[in-house]
Amino acid sequence: MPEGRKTIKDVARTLGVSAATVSRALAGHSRISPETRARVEQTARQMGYMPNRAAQSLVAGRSSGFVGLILTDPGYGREASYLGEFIGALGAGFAEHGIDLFLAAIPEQQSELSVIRNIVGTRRADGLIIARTAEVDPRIDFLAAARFPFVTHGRTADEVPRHAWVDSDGAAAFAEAFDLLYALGHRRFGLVTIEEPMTFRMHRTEGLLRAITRRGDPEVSLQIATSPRYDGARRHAAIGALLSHPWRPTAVLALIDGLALTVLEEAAALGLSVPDDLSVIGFDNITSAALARPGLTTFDAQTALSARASARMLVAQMSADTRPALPESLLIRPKLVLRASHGAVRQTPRG
Amino acid sequence: MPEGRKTIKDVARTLGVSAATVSRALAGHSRISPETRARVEQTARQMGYMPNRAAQSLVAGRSSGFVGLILTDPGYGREASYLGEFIGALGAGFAEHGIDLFLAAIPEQQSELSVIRNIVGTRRADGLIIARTAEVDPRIDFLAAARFPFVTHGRTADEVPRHAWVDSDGAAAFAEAFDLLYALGHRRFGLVTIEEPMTFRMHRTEGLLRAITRRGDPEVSLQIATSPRYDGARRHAAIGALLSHPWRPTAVLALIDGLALTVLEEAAALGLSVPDDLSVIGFDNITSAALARPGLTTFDAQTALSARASARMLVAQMSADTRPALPESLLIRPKLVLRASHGAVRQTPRG
DNA sequence: GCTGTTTGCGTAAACGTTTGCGCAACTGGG
DNA sequence: CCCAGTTGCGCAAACGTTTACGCAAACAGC
Repeated sequence: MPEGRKTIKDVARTLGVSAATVSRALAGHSRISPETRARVEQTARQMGYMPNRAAQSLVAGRSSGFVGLILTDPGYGREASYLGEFIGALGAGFAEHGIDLFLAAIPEQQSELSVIRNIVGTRRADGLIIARTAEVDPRIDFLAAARFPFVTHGRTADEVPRHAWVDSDGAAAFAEAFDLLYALGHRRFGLVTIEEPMTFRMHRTEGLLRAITRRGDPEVSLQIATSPRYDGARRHAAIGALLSHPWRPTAVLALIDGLALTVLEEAAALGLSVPDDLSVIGFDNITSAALARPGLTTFDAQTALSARASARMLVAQMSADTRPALPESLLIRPKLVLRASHGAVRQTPRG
Repeated sequence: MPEGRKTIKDVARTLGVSAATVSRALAGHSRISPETRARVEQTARQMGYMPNRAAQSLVAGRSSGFVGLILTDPGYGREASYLGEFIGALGAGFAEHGIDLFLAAIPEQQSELSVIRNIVGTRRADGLIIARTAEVDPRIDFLAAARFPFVTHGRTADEVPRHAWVDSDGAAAFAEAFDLLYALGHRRFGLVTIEEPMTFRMHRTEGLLRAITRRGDPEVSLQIATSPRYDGARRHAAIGALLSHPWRPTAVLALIDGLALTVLEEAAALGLSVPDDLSVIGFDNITSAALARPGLTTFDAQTALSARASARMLVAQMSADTRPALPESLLIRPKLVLRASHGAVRQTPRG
């Protein structure tokens, strides 16, 4: 086995120069003659020299070349259709800067905070992306106190942000959906929401309520059905109850596409035609949304876009010598994806 | 800003011992008195000392503490419900050994092979997981030649394996599905498959055909419908054609759950009752499979299990001083998940 | 009370890279 | 011809660990 790992000294020896010269030539530093630089570059390439990352990190004192992704949810798998896209886009965003993204797995017996503390302590990462923040989040307190670069994906409940974050504007999306349906003549609305107190639930619900209030039309009414996220039977029951109510809505907003798809199924089971008898709008634009019949009108949260923004913001933080007074933040407007599950309210839907 | 990064020397100075002693004490090495060891451990913990990973890697000459995951598909996002689970379980598996998992993003202009070459060259990773292998795969050739530790998730077309792999036994699963349906009286079968030439298509189709052949019943017939993976309209058309055929099958196997769900929808549209008129079995056990009506009978590929196995195998390879003659491999039997979309064939289904 | 072994720890080298400093060789102005 | 400035490069230190080697003290055998 040749074990042919080339070091900078090998290159230097081959060329008859010092290691320092090779280093400077490859780094594009000044005070190196163009000829020497060219010779070094060619020889290095031809010898297959690649700098040892660990040595670079060590001398740099920082810059491991890695960025960590902290995933809160231990049950990654289930709702992960978004996760793959998010991770992929994040990785691509960092790759442009020569940075690798690693996943910080949280071992069984360890708290997330201790893992973060460890990453910061061992300098395993130069920065962190925190996915899915809680409304009040000790991880954020720790990282902010340690002055460690990080960006969260999701907001906290803080009024004035103490850290950089990216989030999707669920409130604006649900307001837009309401306005669209209102313009189509709908007055009786349903909202299918989840039981779990996630921050996106708060924002989307709030956005819908604000839009209703803003309209100020006393004709508008709203019924809310709350469904668990992962229990098929109870989900069907909750939605079925909403749709078989005598004053059933003519338009239903679902907090996430999974719920919207169940609305479609229940509607079919009850003999309601979508969109003639019922309009349905979801959120997330999951794969099945396009495949459903009728195609589900929904919002694209632009996961890839927000992932790239997170990457960009984190890189900016890491390379900045000084921290800006006000942390950067970005609210991304979800994009309405018009398909076939919404339409004008049927004339005189009385009875 | 305190910049309070503690090094091993800080601990040594505080204790009045040498750095070597601290290192040995923390490493659990021999030739250290129990009292000294205890004092070192306590002081280190209390000072918040954590070893610098880069320095450790450098002196070790190997062992960056990272393992890379190579994802072939640039369009991660779409079929990624499995991806999240896979990545999560991989990360957890490696975390047990103190190893971090990073995602090797493939930048636009770069080939996957060059990325791998770079990772091996810069010693950024101690090992690699290759997800989704092609039938003939240059990456595998390179890594095998470089004697770099790696495990693939999926097989190649090689008869005798030249590398370690983990895969799910799609052939056995589809044979099991056939036998189950045959026992329930089904004789006219349908297979909904994909257009793309993936290796799992080959294995599952082959398993079904072998099971049919093995049975040797001339009554058994099979119709195949081929559908694109991501085109809703064409997918519905292909499946609709299969189900409205005069000799339509009484039982349909779908290569993946997404297709199976479309079969359920088309069946409903055609007025066919599942499972009374039609049995449907899928593969993957995606989230929607449990939420569908009726619940979809399918196979759980046990992604988490195989991910953990991959991690275990890679760790074994990395820590082994010598490479075993025959690389390890593991074929995981998918687990049948019985729900409500299959049943006995209706008596005298003629007409 | 010699010699040989074990125990406990310190010294220093090494891992591969970057970079401040110094020095020789030019260059050019006077 | 002298001096100041510039250019091109080498020397050596430094980053934070681990570990081979050495050495003193304690211990054992006779």
